[in-house]
Amino acid sequence: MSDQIEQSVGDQSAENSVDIHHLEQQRRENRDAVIALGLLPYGERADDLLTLAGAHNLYASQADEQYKETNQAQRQAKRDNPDISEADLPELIDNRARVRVAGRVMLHRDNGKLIWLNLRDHTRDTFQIAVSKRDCDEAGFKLAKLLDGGDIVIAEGPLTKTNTGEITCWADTLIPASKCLVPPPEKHAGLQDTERRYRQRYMDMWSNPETTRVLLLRSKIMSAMRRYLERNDFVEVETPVLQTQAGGAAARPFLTHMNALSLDLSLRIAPELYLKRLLVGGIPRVFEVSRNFRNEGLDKSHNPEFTSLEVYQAFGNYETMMELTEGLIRELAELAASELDNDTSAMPFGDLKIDFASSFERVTYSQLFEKALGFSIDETEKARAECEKRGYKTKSKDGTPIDDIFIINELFEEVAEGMIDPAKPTFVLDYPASLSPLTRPKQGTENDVVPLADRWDIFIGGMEIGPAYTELNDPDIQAEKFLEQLSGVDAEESTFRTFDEDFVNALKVGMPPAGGLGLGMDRIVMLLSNQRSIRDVLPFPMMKPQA
RNA sequence: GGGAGAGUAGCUCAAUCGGUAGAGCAUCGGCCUUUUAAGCCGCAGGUUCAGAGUUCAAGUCUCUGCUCUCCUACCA
Repeated sequence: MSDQIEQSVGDQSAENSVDIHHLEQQRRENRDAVIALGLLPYGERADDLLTLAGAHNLYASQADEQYKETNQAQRQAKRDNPDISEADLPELIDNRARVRVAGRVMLHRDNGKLIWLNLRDHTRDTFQIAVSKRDCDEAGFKLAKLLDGGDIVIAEGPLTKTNTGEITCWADTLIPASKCLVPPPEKHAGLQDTERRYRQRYMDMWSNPETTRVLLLRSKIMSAMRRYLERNDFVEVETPVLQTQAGGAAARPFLTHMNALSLDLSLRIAPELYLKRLLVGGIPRVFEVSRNFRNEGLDKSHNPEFTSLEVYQAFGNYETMMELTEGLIRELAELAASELDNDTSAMPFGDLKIDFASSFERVTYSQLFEKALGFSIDETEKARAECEKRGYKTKSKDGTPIDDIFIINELFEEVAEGMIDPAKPTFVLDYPASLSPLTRPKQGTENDVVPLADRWDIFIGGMEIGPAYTELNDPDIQAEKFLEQLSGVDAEESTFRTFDEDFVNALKVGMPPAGGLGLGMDRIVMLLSNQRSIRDVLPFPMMKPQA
């Protein structure tokens, strides 16, 4: 048995060595040569490293000039009198900042006895290192000769300016930190192949520093969001991702199975119903940064797993949520603007300049509908006729007419949403109640043709960023709404609509009146980082596996 | 689901009417102590996504498959 294993391993490695590309083979040889110098090609712990930007900022021209002058004077003295004693030499004053930095080799210019490296890290696209035969230790200089693009090195030395004025670390030591065995992308164009950029993000990130900048901005946005909520006394909680019923939204879930309990489970499509249970339990202000999973299509603004922020505030309502949301988004925009050197009143997003500085627009669903269609949402016959005229679906697959409210909403989504100025963040208020089963019905509209609910949606840059409600906390109405959702849908649809009995029980125990909010954080990051695709704000977007 | 486009050297890209697959960068060898995409000299590098077909001849035309991109559809 063990013989067989050895045999197969042996075969495999022989096979591999044949398959290794000559560019990788060359890099392996360079790595072996580094080992032969007595250096560790994969490095070890290094403390007190400066970032490249931090090192760059330490340059002090006065100290550099003083060093250059005194060094020049010393040389001149030696030229004037080659036999001059050390004691008689003019004093050499070197107060230049010394830096110790690490980075990936982006450019490598070998001038013979002087080698120039351009390093990159997450703080600077380029930082120059000079490795001279005279001034660097011997192993470091030999290492510099053996470097390949993409290698990671640690350099240490004083900061100086070159003749052409570039701040440079004039290395006296250089040690390896990691070998790059894979040939890097073209040094200027960077990695252009979109497929490889997403599949091998680790390559894209250092080849195209913009990718890293967006991901770092995302992190800062998420962090600022938490600070804002914590400042407002919200507490962060974590609720189940594995759920027996995927509730809180209507979407097709991903299914999985738990062996220990022989249980079919769904990955959550929203955390809503669990967060409200916490309100029942007595935590008055909660939020969760929730990775949600929806088994549906992919496009520029949809990834099967995405990040939402959900917030619930006891004794609030949907207006409370509007104030909270406007404050939050503006604060995040201010952060992004300062990072990217933009103006919050004109944040670039594609061709748009979005104004996050002014008060957000507010318009009701019915106002917007009437403005766009020329008649009221109560005129359902006109709506049906309009829908037919435009060729929208008015009947379901089995031929039965679609409910009035879906006709209205079809027109709203197709026509009225387009009326919203994408450059102005806009709250659309008071949605039809039957579209919002978890929302408290709007007082006084119960008997209207289209009863409304205390719900708004916010639109920015042509995208729906998220809804908020005055939460429905009457258990009887909630139970009714669940049943309403389950009736009149076909078998396929009903598989992803649920009646959560325990949630109704929680409401029976008593949930305080509350405002609730859900925001698509990926989309907010898109808006604030000027990325038109959700894939560009996710480190690892969903990709079909390669054949 | 539907439509359009793309896939060529390690990378970025060319290749006219179907007629010897090229360049730049990177690599390799040589020279070079202030370069900025360093420079100069020289070498090498290809299953043109995969498979089938048409043809004297296919990167190019046809078909099938794979992957990606864009548009569209679906999506509380």
